[in-house]
Formats: sequence, C-alpha cells, structure tokens
Amino acid sequence: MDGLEAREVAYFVAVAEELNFSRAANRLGIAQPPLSRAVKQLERRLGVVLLERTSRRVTLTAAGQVLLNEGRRALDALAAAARRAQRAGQQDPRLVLVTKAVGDGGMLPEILAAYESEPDAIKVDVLFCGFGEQTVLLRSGVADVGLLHGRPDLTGLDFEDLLVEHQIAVLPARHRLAGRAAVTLADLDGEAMPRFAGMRHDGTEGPEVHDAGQLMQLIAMGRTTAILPESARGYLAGDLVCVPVLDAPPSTMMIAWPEQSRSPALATFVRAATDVAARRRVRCGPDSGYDGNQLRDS
Amino acid sequence: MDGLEAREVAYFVAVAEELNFSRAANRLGIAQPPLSRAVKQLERRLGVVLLERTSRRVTLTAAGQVLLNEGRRALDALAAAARRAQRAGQQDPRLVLVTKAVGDGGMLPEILAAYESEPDAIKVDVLFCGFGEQTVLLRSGVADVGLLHGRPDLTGLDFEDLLVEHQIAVLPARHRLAGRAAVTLADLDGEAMPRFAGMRHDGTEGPEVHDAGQLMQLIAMGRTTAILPESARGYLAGDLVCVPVLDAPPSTMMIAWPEQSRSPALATFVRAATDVAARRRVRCGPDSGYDGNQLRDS
DNA sequence: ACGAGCGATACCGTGGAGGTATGGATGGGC
DNA sequence: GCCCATCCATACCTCCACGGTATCGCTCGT
Repeated sequence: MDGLEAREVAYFVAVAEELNFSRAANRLGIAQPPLSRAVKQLERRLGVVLLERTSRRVTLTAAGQVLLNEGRRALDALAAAARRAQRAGQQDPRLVLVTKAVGDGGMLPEILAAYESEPDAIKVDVLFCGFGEQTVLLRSGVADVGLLHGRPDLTGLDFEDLLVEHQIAVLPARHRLAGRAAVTLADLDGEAMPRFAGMRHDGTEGPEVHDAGQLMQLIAMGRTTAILPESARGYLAGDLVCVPVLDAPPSTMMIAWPEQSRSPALATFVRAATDVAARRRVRCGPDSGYDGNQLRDS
Repeated sequence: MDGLEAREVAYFVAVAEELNFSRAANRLGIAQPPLSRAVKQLERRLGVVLLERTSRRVTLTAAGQVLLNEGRRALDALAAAARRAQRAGQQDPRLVLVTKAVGDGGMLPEILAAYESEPDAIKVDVLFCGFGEQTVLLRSGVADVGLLHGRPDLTGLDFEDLLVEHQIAVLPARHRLAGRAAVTLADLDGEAMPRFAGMRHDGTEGPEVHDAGQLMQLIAMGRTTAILPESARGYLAGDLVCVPVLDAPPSTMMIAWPEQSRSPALATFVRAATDVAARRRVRCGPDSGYDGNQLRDS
C-alpha cells in the first residue's frame, strides 16, 4: 500500500547490476544477509519475483528487468531533486551551463553577454566537459542548462534548436583530400571516423574520443578524420585543415535543460540564447547556419 | 551523503502542498510532531531551508519550490516503477491501452486487429478514460500506451504522430450555424467552448468537461459548442450536427508511451499502430487526415 | 485579555535495519 | 569421487529512529 522506499530500490538495483548479493552488499557498504532480506521484502511488497536465485547464479526475471530500468530512473530523479534543491537553497544562486570545448558554435561569449545584460541575470558558471557528459550532468542536477550537438539521448530533457550548421571535414595537413576546396561524403567513405563517447552508437568503427583535444591530436596523427560543424573551424590546432562537406546533413546545435525545471533564471537564459541564435540566423541568411560560407552557391 | 528517502520527500511534498503541518500529517495518516521532525531532518540532510515557518503561516522557500516540483516527479517515477514491475511480473502479461471515448480517430479497431495478428502479440486491455487522464495514467504506470489528442503535456512521455485530421464544429441542431455547409473560426467567435479537463489551459472560458458523453449533452442543451477532429463524426448523438471548420488548425492524434519503456510488446504495438496510420494516410491522400472530405477543394 | 490554532519540544515504546554466525546447496579442482 | 570454495538463506541479537502522546510557546482574532 505504502510507496516503495528508495533504499530498497537502490539495494535491488545494486544486486541486479552485480548479479551477486555479496558483491552488491560490499558495494553498498552493508553485509550480505540484510541485503538478501531487503530484496526479499521488496519482492514481497510488490508481490512479484524480481530475481531467480539458484545457489550458484542470480538472474533477472522480466519484472526485475523492468524494475532495474525504471528504478534507476526514479533514483536518478530523486538524487537530482536533492541536488537541485540544495543548489536552489544557497544564496548567491548560480546557473550552471555545461558545454563541451568545441560545442558552443562560437556563440557562447555572445550568449553569456546577452544574458548578463538582462536585468535579473544571476552569475553563470560555465562547465566544460567531455563529449556526451552533458546530458548526464543535466539529468543528475549538476548543471542547469547545456549546449549540445549531435543526436544525444534527450529523454528527460527539454530543448530548443539554436543553430543549424553546415559541416566540415577536419583532416591532417597531408591528407589526400586536404587540398580540395570541398568534398562529399562519398570522398570520405572508408575514412576512419571517431566514435564520440556518450553518443548513440551508430555502428561506426574508430577510436573513441572524449574531448576536442584528443580528437585534434588523433587527426593530426592521421589516425582518424572527423566531420564537425562549421564553427569548429575556430578551434583547429596547427597541422589540420578543414574542407566543407557538401552533402553532410547539417548539424544542429541545441540548448537543453531538465524537463519542467523552468526556473525564472533558466527561462531568461534560454530566451537570451535563442535570441542570440535568431539574430545570428538573420545576420547570416535564413537558410544557413554558421556565417556565410562557400556552400551557399554550390 | 546517502540518497534521500522517499518517505521524507513524500512527507515534505504533503506539507508543501497543504502549507500546514497538521493537515498534512492528517492526510499522511501520522501525527503532527513526527512530521515536523521528518521535515526538519530532511532540511538538515540537504543543508537547506525548505519551509519558512512562522507559528502562524508556512511558506515555501525557493529551494522548497524546487524540491516540491522535482520531488513530486521523482515520487511519481518511483511509484510508476513499482506498478510497472508488478504488472511485468504477473504471468499472462497484458498491454494496457488508454484512450478517451472519442479519441481514437476511428482507428482503434483496426489498430487492435493489426496488433493481434502479430505473431508475438499479447492481450490488450483497452481502458477508456476522461479527457486529460491519459498522460497521468501513462506516467503513473497504470497504462502502457495511449492514444492522445490535442496538446497535452507530454513530459516524461515518448510519442509518435499517427494522424492529422481536419476539424469540425459540433453544434446543437437548431444552432444558427447548423445549416451551414462550412464555417470559419470567425463564425464561431463568441461561442462558448468547453474547457477540457487536463489540457493546458488556453484561457478560454466555458464549462469544464471530462468525457465525451458530458460534452455531447452540453452541446445538445445549447450550453456550449465544440471543435473536434473529423473522426468524432461517428460518435454524434441524435440532436447534433457537425460542420467543417475551414480554418481550424488540424488536430493531431498521436500514440504515446512512457519514456524509455520500450518493452518488446510495446514496440510491436507502436509499430502496428503507425503502420495502420500510414496505410490510412496512403488510402486517403498524403496531405489529409481522416477520410476524404470537402475541405480538399476549398 | 483570552482562547483557538499551529508548530516545536520532550519523552517513550516498538518495529525494523543492520551485524555476526551458520546452514545448505552447487559446481569446480584434484 | 571427494572436498573445498562460493554463494544465498536463516537464526538471532542489538540498537536506532520512526511514530505516538503530552505539552509548551507563539500569534492572531475577537
């Protein structure tokens, strides 16, 4: 009748992840017998068997699978609630913006300036992180708002598109295509492409990269190439060149924030960011993303 | 250090909703002193003041506001996890579909037939409910999948559009516009329109309706009129007539399900539904929703 | 000024969470 | 084939904390 206790669910999740009571108990910092009891009690309350235990192996039932998924989400939500309340509670409230190093489309300074000129602006902490970590930080309540690229998993987040950019290939200086004025995806067929950590896996093979520096280094070494939004141009290290990719799908940069957490500060910030993006779109023409570029006339 | 307990959060939410410890305690079925202590302990753990109490009035702090919002969501997620696990656990698994009485766009029988002809189909329970209850039932784990109309709040849900329909005005038989072959929104200006319970409030005034029967009755009584999707035609009671509304925005019917709960059965069902909708779109022409109608040539 | 309403405090009893010791089953090693 | 390691369940104990009752202190309405 009474709702579940978070502790019980956390215990179950630990067991379900380890598939081993002793290890799970160890991880939780408790002894194994209380853990066995707690899980059994959870099963009794739900009236459902969650784990099939032989004395040798633990496996998840269908119900267990469901509770593992949903329970994790619920626990995350609870932890995020706590963190957000804590952050909202301390005076001198901050807005934490998370982006990756080359992921701001070159608009970050402008967005920050626009927001800071708002009358009710509060301080903004900018947090740079590796690829794919943004959504995690947003969901967990560490960050309030993020600038994202690509097609990350956005469940639990609200978002708005900011900027559509054409894409460029980043190549080592002595690459066979480095001299070209433009290339197509067909030209790049067979090139190694990095897997961006945290992105939805799209089956491509290649080195896994976590931040822009790594990526640039790998490209300079000739170990991979990359297709990036036009705005990445400004971040190129010395030995790299970039070439427009004519037929690459445009890359969308968006601003995202935790679902339904529209605090006044957040709302103001989102509006400031979309305003900046709108101004930039007007300045650069309605159909294009980043500033005027040679794709327009092709 | 340790994560929050669900009980504490539930207690806090009750107090925050009532803004009165005694009433909240009563609602929770406990005495007032333990509730005071629990909330205070929660505040101590978070290191944040959630409630400003004078001995006369209780108000929420900013942090309290945040925890009220986020905590409610987290508790919902926890309860939903429990219910879904329970449902997944019982043998003879069912898929619970929720729709409102006139909300299926006339496709429900066809969708059910399509799904049931799938090799791995399981039993489908169809649950009819009042306007705006679908999203609640989906989020709370009572239902697995729903057919929705209008623009309900879809946070926490994934969805796919099924069908775009033109809209018709439903009028009492002796209404001044009842004889018209078609009307525009301007014609209907000033008419009473119902407020659909659970929809986002769009400022309209009028009686609040919870189900189709109520609505039809109110229309027949001349107390209100309504703009409904074309497919509602089939559900009209005796004394009502309907007239196409030429310039009403098309109404989108969609299928929605809890975020990230793509069980195999659900995935199959969603695919069956989208297939049916796709076939219908092809049958009726690419630009329109419900079957061919006089709007095409206007 | 007094009483009603409300939250905080003090104190107590019990249920349950967690610990230790141990049993019972299973599978791998020799 | 025997034995031991592994692993989950059971039994039993301890103690904290959750909930209850009684009461205080403050505040506002009359």
